[in-house]
Amino acid sequence: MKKSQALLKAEAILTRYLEEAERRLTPERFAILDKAFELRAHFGVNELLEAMEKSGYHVSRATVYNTVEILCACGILRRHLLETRHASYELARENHIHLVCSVCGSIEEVNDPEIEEKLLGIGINGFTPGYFSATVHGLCVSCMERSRK
Amino acid sequence: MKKSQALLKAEAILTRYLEEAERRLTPERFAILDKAFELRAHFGVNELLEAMEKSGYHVSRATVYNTVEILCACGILRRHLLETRHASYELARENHIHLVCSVCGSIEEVNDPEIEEKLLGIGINGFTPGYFSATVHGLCVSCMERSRK
DNA sequence: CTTTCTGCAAAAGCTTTGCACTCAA
DNA sequence: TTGAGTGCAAAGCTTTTGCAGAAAG
Repeated sequence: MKKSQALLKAEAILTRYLEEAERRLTPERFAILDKAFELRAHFGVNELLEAMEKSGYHVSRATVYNTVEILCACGILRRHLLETRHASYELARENHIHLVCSVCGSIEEVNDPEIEEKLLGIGINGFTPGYFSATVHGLCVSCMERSRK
Repeated sequence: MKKSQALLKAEAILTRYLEEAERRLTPERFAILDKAFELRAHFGVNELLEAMEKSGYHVSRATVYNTVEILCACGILRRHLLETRHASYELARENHIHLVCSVCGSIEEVNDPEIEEKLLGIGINGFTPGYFSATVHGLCVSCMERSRK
């Protein structure tokens, strides 16, 4: 599979980040980055690990946690806490709002440039915004209809 | 300690919710509600449990989880996932935005009526908004200064 | 009385940690 | 050569679950 422009760019970012921080460029770190680009939206550490395993590249759970942390630190991934039990990650391509149904737990994504801009403009008390994670809790259509009965 | 107006109102809401859902009005549920009002902002299940214990009212962990769920369902509490390891709860008095420092993990709260209004107005695909949980990740002043060195 | 709720303890899951070995620099 | 990184397994925490006994309705 040919590498996308975006992936090549991310690899460059990771390389520079590691070099500047004087940390090592291990094959595992790049393999995990590649796999994250395949999975694309909303994956957990477990899914990432399973996907690696499935494609025949074995890495330890600890390494995945370690790497995912690094990928967040250099802005390639973003961590969202949408569910109680585990963190989920996604590529930092765009900012969007998550709509989570309180009943069935389904997750939708919505874009709203205006809200996005305002959230990232927040600078109270000298705080420097990086990215946001906005979740609106409520009822999805099907659960709303079901509750009407 | 005299009960505040807000607490009395919350007790009424809980009472009505339980009656309508045909669930039981147990002393534990009201004791936990009272304690949640004492703690006020950002507490976890563990803190709630410890606070109960400290004031001599023993309840099991399972009951706290159960009750906190109910309090969220009837809109008295809101659950926020701000940290990896545990959920935190707060009274649903107002909507605000959390500013979380990616380095030290400190949490600030900010109010912005405009963003709030927009988030609660989201109605894509028939989704019915209840409340939002918006977190801006970035650097707090002290961590920003420290990183400049 | 019946059925839900509580308490207790065990189980389940995600995340972190410690240590020996490996390997990037 | 050497210290950071990996793998593995155990430990740590929060959350969930199962079941017997308590108690609300």
